[in-house]
Amino acid sequence: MNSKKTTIHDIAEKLNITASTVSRALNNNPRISEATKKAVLTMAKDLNYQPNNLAAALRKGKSQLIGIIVPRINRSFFSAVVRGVEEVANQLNYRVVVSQSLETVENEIAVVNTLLNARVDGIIVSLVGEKSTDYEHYENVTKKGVPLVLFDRTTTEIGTSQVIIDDYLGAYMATEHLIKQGCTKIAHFTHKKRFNIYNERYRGYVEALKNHNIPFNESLVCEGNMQLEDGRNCTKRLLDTDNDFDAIFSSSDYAIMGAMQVLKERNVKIPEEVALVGFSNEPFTSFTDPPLTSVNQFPIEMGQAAAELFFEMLNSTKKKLIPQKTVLQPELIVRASSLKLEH
Amino acid sequence: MNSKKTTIHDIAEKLNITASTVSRALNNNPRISEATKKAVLTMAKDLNYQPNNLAAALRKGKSQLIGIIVPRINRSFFSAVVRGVEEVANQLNYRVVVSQSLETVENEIAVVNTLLNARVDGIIVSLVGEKSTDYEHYENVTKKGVPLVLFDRTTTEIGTSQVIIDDYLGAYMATEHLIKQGCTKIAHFTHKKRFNIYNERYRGYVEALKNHNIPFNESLVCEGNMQLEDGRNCTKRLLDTDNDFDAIFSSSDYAIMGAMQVLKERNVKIPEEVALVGFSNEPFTSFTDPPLTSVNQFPIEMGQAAAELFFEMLNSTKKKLIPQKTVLQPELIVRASSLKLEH
DNA sequence: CTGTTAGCGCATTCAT
DNA sequence: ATGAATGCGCTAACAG
Repeated sequence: MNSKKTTIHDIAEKLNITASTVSRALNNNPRISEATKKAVLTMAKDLNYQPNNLAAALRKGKSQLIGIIVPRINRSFFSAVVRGVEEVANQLNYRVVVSQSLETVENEIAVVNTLLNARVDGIIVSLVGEKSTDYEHYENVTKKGVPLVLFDRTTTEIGTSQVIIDDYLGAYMATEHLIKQGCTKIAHFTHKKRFNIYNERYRGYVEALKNHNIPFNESLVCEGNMQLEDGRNCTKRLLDTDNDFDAIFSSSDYAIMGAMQVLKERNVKIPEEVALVGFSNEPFTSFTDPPLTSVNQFPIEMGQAAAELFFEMLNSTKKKLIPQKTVLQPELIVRASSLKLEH
Repeated sequence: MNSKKTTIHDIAEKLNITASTVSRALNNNPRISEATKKAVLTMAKDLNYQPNNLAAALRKGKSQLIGIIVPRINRSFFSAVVRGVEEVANQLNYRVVVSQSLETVENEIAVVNTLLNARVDGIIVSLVGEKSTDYEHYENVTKKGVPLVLFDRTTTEIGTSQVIIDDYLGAYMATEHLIKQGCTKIAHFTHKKRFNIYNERYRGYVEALKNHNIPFNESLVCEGNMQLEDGRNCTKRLLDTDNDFDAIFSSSDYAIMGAMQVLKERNVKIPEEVALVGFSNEPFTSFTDPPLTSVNQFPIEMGQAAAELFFEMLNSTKKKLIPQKTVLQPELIVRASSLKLEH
């Protein structure tokens, strides 16, 4: 019926008060009498009043919106991080808008711009690029004083707060676990792009070997894009070049899934002949046969931590806050794919 | 440095023209000379101008934003639909904001309100409730003239456009496939909430049995929430009540995954003793052992179709457009979990 | 092709 | 405890 949008002025008119009073009442300003507050609220409901956040945001210069950018939202890890951010944000009456960079820097640049145009109050992002030149658009963000928080795929080249898990430790635990299962020829799948997280996992792998006096064999390391197909290719290469190996620690669950497929196709027994460990604890890892051992990155907690860092930055008075770094502890989830010994 | 935000007025001042001209130039208005356009563009870049969409949206009364609401974003099906919507929307210079209802009507109501407050130009949603009273908040949406499009979990109780796959057909194909594999005692897992899609799948299952002269056995139908655990419980019940069954068609991939787990635990051979078919073609279905047969719902196409319906509504002059309905054809993806016969 | 004017809906300073 | 006045940044009549 009343298709005309009702504004605070309409409410004011009906009540013979001014729009300012209505505005204050709706915002629960303590200087407004309970009586008028109640009157305003009922009238607002009667007129089917819908607040216009755009107007408020324009006026206040803040939108109560946090933009979050992830490579892709259909990764369980990333959608769980989003949930973590939302939990904290919603509590504080902030909303979250999610964007995908779809693994390209170009998309990321476009998305950052969209968020900036939308006047989000801050941006939380897992980076898509690994080179210095891939970060230039974030200078624009920090320069504008928009709080920026990085998570998971981070860099120190942007001087801002970040939250990560201890990837080194996760990889170390994973590798050590394989060693304790009796594996001595452990292959490693890593990303060909040198993201910090993959470097750290690589480092953890190498260190664990070293600390257990197991020789590092470069030909057992395979680089790829960490997709299923990369895992397949790496595994085939290992098998076809008759490199001797009795385990694979992959920095990605998808790649280790590819390994499992190829090993099964070639009738290699898992874990007896080759034990497998992945990284991220994607839900499907518990659906495979045998179920896959993996490293839990605590994505919800990571999202919460990122949100908390964001609000710290937001509420900090000083322009230049010292960048904080939250480091979460990973957890090795042991499943049958790596269990050669019964306990 | 120049922390002060630059506006079109700043650009205008520097160039000794007016803000309107700048606005027109930035919007590529044909009535502006190429010379001034170029001048404005360079000056904008020089001053690091960032357009304020909030202001434009407030002024124009439209935000170039589409809100999409899904039960949960970490379902591959839903995130793929989002991608489909984005593809069409971005083409037309619209952005998409994603919200999760997390399976509760209360959340959905809150989220709808948030989107309305944010003045999205339309809402695309997969419903979370199945009762009439669960839809009341959408009257608010349609009444305000905000285009609304439903997908997947839809209802005819809200008079608006929708896009679905032919769930009846998908279920029919799945069931018929099992019959052709020689199965005659086919169990069915369905949702205890009577969403239209589950009703249709149930109908397809029953019709396929009937058309092949296979008696319908009510005790082989099990209701639940369509999660993994529900599939486990249903399967245990079937086994423990020694109902004779040689196949399960589940309206959910997660539930059929639960079935697979229990059957394996009890050493029931898949597909020889019990053949399995799921619904949705979630990526993990190809990771299981044996891989799961499932029904492809073409989520990207569904998202695209939903976006197209939205833009039709948006561009329609008449207030009351006749609700459209797009029905996509499903596809049965046959994998080893249901293949008793070699071809 | 460009300028003038006005206002989208709201929050806020300064009054009273 | 409330009102009056102003402007956030932008676009869109209307005018010329």
